[in-house]
Amino acid sequence: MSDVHPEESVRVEKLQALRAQGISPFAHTYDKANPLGEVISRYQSLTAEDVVETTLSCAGRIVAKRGHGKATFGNIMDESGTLQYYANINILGETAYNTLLHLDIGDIIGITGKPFKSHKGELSLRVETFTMLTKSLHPLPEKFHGLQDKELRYRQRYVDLIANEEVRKTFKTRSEVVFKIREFLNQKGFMEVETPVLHAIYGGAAARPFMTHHNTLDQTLYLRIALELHLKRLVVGGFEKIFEIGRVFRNEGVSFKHNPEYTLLELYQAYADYTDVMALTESLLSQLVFTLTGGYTLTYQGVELNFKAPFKRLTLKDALMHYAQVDMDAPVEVLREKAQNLGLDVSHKPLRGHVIQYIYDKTVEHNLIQPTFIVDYPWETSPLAKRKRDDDRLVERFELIVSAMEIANAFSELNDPIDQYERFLDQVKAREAGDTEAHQMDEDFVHALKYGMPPTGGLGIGIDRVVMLLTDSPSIRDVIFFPHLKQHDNPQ
RNA sequence: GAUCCGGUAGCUCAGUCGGUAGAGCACUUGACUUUUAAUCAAGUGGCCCUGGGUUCGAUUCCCAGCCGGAUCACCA
Repeated sequence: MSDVHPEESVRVEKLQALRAQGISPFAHTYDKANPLGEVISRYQSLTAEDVVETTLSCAGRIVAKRGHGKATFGNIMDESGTLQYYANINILGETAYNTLLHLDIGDIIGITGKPFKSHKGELSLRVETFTMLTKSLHPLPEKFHGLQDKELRYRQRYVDLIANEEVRKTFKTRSEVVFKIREFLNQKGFMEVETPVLHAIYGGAAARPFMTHHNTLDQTLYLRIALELHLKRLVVGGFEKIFEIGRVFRNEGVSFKHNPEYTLLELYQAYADYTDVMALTESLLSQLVFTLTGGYTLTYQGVELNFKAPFKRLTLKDALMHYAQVDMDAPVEVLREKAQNLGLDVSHKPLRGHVIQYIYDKTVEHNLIQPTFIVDYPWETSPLAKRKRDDDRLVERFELIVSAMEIANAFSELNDPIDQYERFLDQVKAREAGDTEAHQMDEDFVHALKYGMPPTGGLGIGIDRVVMLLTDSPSIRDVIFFPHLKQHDNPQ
């Protein structure tokens, strides 16, 4: 510990000085009776003449200090707010006042005192007693600019949270979003369930998994990439309305809208199809936006988005025609040629459905800003979805796109075990042909379907992206407390 | 994986056409009894991301690397 920062050693000396005075720099507990937010709302309307007789007991972190000789101002911050305190040598006496003067920004203290309005009109707490609760040994970022460095903000989120109020707000909103979704689904009669994170066979999405290993069983396990296959087993088991909000893990690239682990909501409703699920999705999201903003619109990155139901609906076929002038029903050679003309390399896309999906991804998605349901996908890219009732080249599936991001994905669930088995076989073939994201054969899932799964509608919603929209966050890293970053590899 | 941008004090940032560095905040000391990005004065604080090269001399120029960001690719 010889290379301690000078400011740290100053603070360690102060800490020792406190101990020498018989003051513990790390108290065990404190009777924090009055959250600062409550104090502020209760006493904000005081006038300079008002005298309050109630003594309050508050606690928080010192975030600013303004000394004026024998009187001093500062601010303490707790989870609910920031309040000014005022200390005067006549009230505290010389010893205590001097101790208070030597506190550092970052220290956590308890204060008792009465609220009053300062001459400049700011609600303040007149310090009668104060208690050292936690000594802070490392200086906080500068008060005016906060912490700007993105890498530091993500790696040391604790500092980011102290320094930047809007970050605290973002994560409060995140918590509220999850709470409201649960509330909405509970009210609709959905039961929350938990399924395994460690999978012997992974599936439910097209993605590469993280692998791990069970030592005593000497077994390869995968971190789940989706919740789907276990939840549908539960529908087979008789649960008719279930959901899970859980972390999934995908071993893929990292970007402003991709984090290797993210939070997925999946729900399944028996005796429903994808049109029912679409209505549910619409009402869930529009109500969520209304609850959190008081209206149906929100501004995301400077663009106003309207979540008033009904959202726009567009078949994949119409979308392709409109945005790429491609007729989805054309022969596959024509589609390949069209793709080539659009500058797209589809040589590695084996089936017509893959070609169609690829053209869609490259030409349509980035144009969809307002909430839009894209409906009816080719069967080849949707191995778990049920074929469309009047066109077996398609499946009953929709995605919800907002601000060019996929927010939701849903379908009428495939419950024909024979068709499901064949689709898995196709996936296995694709995997053998080099598609690293194709599904594994899941015999037990097929076996489950053989007992009979009622007609079922299923939905997946990327919670992180919903939170991005609701908090106007440009990157998924801004809505995940500790986003994945590469490790620094020189341990010095 | 590709391209571009960035990495200088705890934080926010200047700067050095190549001669080992500055400001503001924070911290220390002093002044100041109603301030609020408090003020004034004097200080402390730097492997200028890492490694090589060029050079008498590199934080600066060149090359490679590491980390981050953006865009693209990938991710239905």
